[in-house]
Amino acid sequence: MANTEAKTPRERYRAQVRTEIKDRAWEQIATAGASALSLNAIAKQLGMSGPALYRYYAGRDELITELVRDAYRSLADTFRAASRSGADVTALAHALRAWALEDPQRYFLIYGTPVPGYHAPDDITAIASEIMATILDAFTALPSNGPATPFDAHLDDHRDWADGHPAPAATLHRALTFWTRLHGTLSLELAGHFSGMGFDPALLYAAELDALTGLDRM
Amino acid sequence: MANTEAKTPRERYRAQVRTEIKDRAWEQIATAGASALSLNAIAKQLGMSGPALYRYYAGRDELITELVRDAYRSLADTFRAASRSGADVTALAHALRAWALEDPQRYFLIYGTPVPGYHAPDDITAIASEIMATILDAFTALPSNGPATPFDAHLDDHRDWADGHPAPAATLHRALTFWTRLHGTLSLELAGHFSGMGFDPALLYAAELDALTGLDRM
DNA sequence: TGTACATCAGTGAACGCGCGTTCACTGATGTAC
DNA sequence: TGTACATCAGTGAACGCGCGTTCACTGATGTAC
Repeated sequence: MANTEAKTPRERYRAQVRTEIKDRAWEQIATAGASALSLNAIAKQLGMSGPALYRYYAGRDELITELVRDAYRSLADTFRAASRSGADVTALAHALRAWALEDPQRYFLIYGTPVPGYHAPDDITAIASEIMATILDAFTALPSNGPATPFDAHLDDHRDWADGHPAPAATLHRALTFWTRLHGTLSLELAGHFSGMGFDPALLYAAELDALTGLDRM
Repeated sequence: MANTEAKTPRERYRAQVRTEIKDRAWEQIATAGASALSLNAIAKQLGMSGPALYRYYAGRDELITELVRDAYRSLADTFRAASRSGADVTALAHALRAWALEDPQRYFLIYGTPVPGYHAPDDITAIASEIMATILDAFTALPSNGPATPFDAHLDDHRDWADGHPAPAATLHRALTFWTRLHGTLSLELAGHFSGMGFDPALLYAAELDALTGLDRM
């Protein structure tokens, strides 16, 4: 936690109300989705009038942006914590799924249906690349497997997003694949597309993870 | 096209207006997302009053359900057409991506953020399993690759969703993986998560497809 | 310690909006004889 | 072919609602001297 500077009581109060507002916002999102988020409804839950919220957020958009930022931040912190006990791909994968299941709508706020025209501010995309860096670190610690693919060569020409990470292109590829494959199973599970199919989503997820780490080749 | 029965002029007119309503609905969804869909706005675009739409749809929910149904139907038909020239996994994959890029919000209406509490009617889940069956057929035509995984055994115990398809569990697994992996890359691409990363999403998609067909093992 | 002033959280009224939906109706189109 | 009737598409007014947001204000809390 950076900046635990001495704070005036007013500052502490403001900070507390801001987080209370966000807590209620998350509750609303969890039960009705992000598009149903309403400032007035939040105010009512907090026992105050609607306009009072404007002391804390400039408007609905600013609140939502802050929620998106917090979601990214939360995932980045989860990854950081998971990789503290050794940069382990498996640990990251399990942390990701646990984090997603904890609050599916929070996951979808980041990775779900985009709102056409919306563009996240720069500081949020910075957190996104922090997340990617953690994945890259984990794969760097894992011995490479499999032959080089044609896509690896292409990636070598477009590795700016790796932000100076020294990993070889094959590792960038594996990190990308980690992301896309786990997101694939996870998002379908969270959206309920597996419900009624009978199998255990956790095992499918584990199978994909095994393929990624080279335990199984599929 | 089933049911091209002789229709009265009135029936033809009704059918035409119904599709015009849906066309406008899709336009709205494409530009502002499904949550912004408004009956009154559609009516205005068609040059008629809001209440007039109630001659054609019982309400907003019924219209949305029909749009979801049409989206599934469209994807199922696309798959069917793609597999007519031989049940080919690669052809299916390319058809899927083309279909998704054609209208990303249509893709997300099916595979995007779920609305908590919403449950699709049975006839829609029937189309979903029709889609799955096409994928299963394609993999049945493809020689199996790789050793059996622990998940295969689990799948053998939960194969009801395959709806009597005779494919071995390993094939069910590959079909599932086709779905989850392609959805993984595709949905991240469509949501814009790759934009600014530099690489070509089509090549990443192709690389995942190669891994699925056994061309590359990664 | 006490007084004067500034800061700021929160209220209540109001604005304008668009939403989904109902209802009683008009007027055109199709049907029966 | 013409008339009488039924069907049904579409209108306009209205209801009730909740939304985001602004504004002028009250009253409590903190600050300066």
